Amino acid sequence: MGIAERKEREKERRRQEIIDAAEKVFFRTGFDQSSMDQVAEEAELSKGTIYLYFKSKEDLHWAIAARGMEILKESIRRSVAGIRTGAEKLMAIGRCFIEFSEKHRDYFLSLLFFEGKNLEKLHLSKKQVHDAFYGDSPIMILQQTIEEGMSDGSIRTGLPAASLTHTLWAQTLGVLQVIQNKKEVFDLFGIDRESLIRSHIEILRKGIIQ
Amino acid sequence: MGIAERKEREKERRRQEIIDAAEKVFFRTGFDQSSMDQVAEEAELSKGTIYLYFKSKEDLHWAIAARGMEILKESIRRSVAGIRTGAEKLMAIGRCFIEFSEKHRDYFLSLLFFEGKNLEKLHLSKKQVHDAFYGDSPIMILQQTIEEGMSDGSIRTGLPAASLTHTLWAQTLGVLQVIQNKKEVFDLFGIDRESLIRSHIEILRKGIIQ
DNA sequence: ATCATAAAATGACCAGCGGTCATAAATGAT
DNA sequence: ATCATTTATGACCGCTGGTCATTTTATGAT
Repeated sequence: MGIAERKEREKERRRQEIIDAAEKVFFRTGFDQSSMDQVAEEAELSKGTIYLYFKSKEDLHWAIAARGMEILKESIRRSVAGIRTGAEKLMAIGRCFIEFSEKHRDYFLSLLFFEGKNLEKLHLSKKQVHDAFYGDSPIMILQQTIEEGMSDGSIRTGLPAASLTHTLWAQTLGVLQVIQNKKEVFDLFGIDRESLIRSHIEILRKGIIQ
Repeated sequence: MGIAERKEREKERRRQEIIDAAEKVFFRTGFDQSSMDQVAEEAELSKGTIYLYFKSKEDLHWAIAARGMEILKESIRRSVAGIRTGAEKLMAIGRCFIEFSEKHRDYFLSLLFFEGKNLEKLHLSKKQVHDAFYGDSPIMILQQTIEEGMSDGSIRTGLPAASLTHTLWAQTLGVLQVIQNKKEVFDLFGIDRESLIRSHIEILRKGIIQ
């Protein structure tokens, strides 16, 4: 019976169409300033229908962020392919992340949005949490890379790989977040995007690569 | 004429009373879940009056965060007093910041809240921006400390002091933000608060202290 | 083709929110 | 006592995220 399968596909397609519409609206107006009515209109569906596919506005936003994660992950995968040492891969991942924050600003902002939210207060399913953190997520690739670097002697040992991984991730996101949100006062301090990134990279190079 | 001064004092006191009330409400319920009506009730004033003293809910929240900044600043001031080298002062500031995030969680969360907001979209006065970033703010103390460490040879040179300052600040906030928001998945990775902080400190020690 | 059942979609509706403003009360100068 | 100015009020507004009784559409058995 192919009907069940077709219906399943159509359901998934509709889901994607709603995400498409939400992306247009959220990216155009900003998440906070966008309304579910706008999303419904863009999707040419009623608001009630949107809520058949997503249980809240935040849930829909998460779906967009998940797309961003996927893009970032693929980008990282490509960037480390063919590189030898863990340390070099690490640097490639860093550059990748930074590039992502420029080339896919809208998705990056979606990721940042959830970075500032307490996981416990987000009502996520097991699957959502798993996909974002555990499965082959960007952060797991980073951890594998770090373990690789510790094995091949290119990355300092002595700190647990998992701790180092999440610390690096957090530091990098912190820097990118400041670049995103505090641009306005950069002139006051005579700093800019590039100098912050260079400082960050230099600290990490000396701090964890041996 | 002492009446104008008395009125000025009373106005300022009322302002502080409103912030007191808002703190109680926001800290109890969380900023997003709190309403201006609740604040008004707690302050035993009408909502309209609140809006005579603060131009928006966010403006009121900022006033709370500013108190947090003040506490952090004083704490930093005390912690660096009597310490010799820039590098040692730097470490003291780091510990201070981390302690602040524990001992004054509510204020710390207020700071984090604005860390995730784009400055340009916040409608802040010149004074608010100046006080938060320029005056003798925590970040300026950090910069002075770094310059001191560069002079006395305890901190690596080669990177502009201002860039290094803001990078350090951003990295540290990033780590504390992850600790705050991602606790829920720490078990999944076998990490915890302390191991992340240790990694962070170790990276910085090797990365910038010489 | 007809019809009963189930699945999908609708949009009027709701409570709560941040924010406003015409009005009223309190205060101080005359 | 009178009046002008400052301070305070709370009813009111528009908009939002979210719900749900109702309708429309698709399906499979007859």
